[in-house]
Amino acid sequence: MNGSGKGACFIRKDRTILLECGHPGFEAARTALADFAELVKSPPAYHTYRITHLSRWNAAAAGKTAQEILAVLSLLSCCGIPAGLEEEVRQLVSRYGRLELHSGAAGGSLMVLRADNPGLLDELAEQAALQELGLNRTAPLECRCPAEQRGLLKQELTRLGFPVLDYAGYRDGQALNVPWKKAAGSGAVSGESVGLRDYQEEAVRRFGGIGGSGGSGVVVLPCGAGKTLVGLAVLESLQCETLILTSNATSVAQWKAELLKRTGLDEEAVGEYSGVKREVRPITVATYQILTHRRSKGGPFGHMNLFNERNWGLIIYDEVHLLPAPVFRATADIQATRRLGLTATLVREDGREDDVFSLIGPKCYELPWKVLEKQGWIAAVDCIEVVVPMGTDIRHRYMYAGAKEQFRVAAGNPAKAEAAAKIIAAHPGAAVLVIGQYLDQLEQLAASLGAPLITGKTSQQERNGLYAAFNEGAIRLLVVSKVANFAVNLPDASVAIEVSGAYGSRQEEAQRLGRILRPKPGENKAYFYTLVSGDSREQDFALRRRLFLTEQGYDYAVQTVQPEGVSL
DNA sequence: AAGTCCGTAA
DNA sequence: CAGGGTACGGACTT
Repeated sequence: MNGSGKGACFIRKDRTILLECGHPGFEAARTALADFAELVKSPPAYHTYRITHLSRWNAAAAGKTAQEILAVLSLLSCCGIPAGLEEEVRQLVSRYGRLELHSGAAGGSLMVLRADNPGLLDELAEQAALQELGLNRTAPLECRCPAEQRGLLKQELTRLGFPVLDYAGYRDGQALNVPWKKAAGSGAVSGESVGLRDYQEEAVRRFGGIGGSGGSGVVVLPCGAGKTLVGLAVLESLQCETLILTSNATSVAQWKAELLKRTGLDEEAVGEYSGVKREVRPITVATYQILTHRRSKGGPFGHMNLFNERNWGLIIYDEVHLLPAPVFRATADIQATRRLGLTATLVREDGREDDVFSLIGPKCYELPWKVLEKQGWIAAVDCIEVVVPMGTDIRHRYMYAGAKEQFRVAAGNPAKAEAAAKIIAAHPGAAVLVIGQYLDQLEQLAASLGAPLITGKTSQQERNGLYAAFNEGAIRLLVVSKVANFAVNLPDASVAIEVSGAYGSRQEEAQRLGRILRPKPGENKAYFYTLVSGDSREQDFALRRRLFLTEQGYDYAVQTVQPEGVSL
């Protein structure tokens, strides 16, 4: 199997898995584990995975059985599976699918919750939270519950460890003719004629087929893999009025542009609902912000009504990992509407992944970044952590700073400027982005590197000028602040140098890497450097930040800058 | 009366 | 933890 005859993993009975990085079976094991376990730590020698509720349900939702998971585990394990764990995995995986939600007779105001055995319902009957929702035992294997509690019920059951298969169905919403735009000279109007890639078609198919009735779920695709097109294809397959929610104004404009470019929808059929425009049209694109905006602190949300303004047949949640809590609550009330979540990184620093799972839907499709890389849709990236020692002065400031300030001091290590200059020199002619978190640091870097700086204060006009110059090759180096995290119109580069970042934000790291993923001419290769002060708290945060990417199979090489120039 | 600029909140 | 985007209201212009 792996040459050494011994598996690459050590499996512990607390459901954690240690994966030996130097093992010949490492790559294969990492790929296999990604299906049902979450990476929690990735120090150099051993990666730690954990089998969580969510990871199991995602596996189950994707059609993996306990049998298959256990088979993979025993194959990977160096010394068997601990007694008890096997049974536990079997039991926990089997929890997915033991409860089903169906619509009541004649589409009435009651739903039916069905279980595969009476004991389970006995157990649920003891839960006060469920009684409050009006759950009422009507038969040994059946409970009834008011239909309007559908979302809260699912959320609560997920929390208790019993996710529900939702077969209660969806309303179709107001029908709307959404054809693909016909390619010139071609009469055919199928997904193929608009150039849907295989994986995009597969994602659409899975969305339609998951959980029996189909029609709600989350599609996870890397940056630049064409999530918008998946959304459009789902829209085309359902042919109904649709509400699209997304993270910012730029993205709203992009959705609208794509809708008009790819489909035959009239301009009047597509509306923008944002701070500036309040159009409610058959297809409406809105920001999350406007939904959650309150007129006054603690007051009511001003625009949540948008969910009910038309008879939507589909709601698309773009960047679903950013979904604000109040929108979760509103989503609980609209469970009869089909929902599609799109994201590159289904991780939230607030740990509400479970709510995404229960209220939007299970993960129905995911394509690992590395697979996409192999197929050439995104660039291959070398990730390099560069450890930059702190000079004497800064080391002193670091030692006398409070715990929280230490991170700030280490992040602002001025020796990073020289390290960045060296990296840039090592990539002559490449388009380079220097990305950081602190304005003073970035100002100094821009000055010492002789490069233009873009921050939130930079006017849109000025940005566009610099972006254009960068794209044309007139400028080869740009220093950017957090504007880079979400700015969809930032140009692509082949080298990114991260000089500082937010406390352990996994998504931020992923977004930043995304900046250099667009396929490159020639070798199709890009470089991601992250500069970290040596012997400092910054290293711990950096480790956490890159968990997501490690999970996706990116390896960080570590380089240490020699403290030359100490005499300066 | 309607459009544009700017500071502020959360 | 700092920084950035958004929505909005008030000031000012047309």
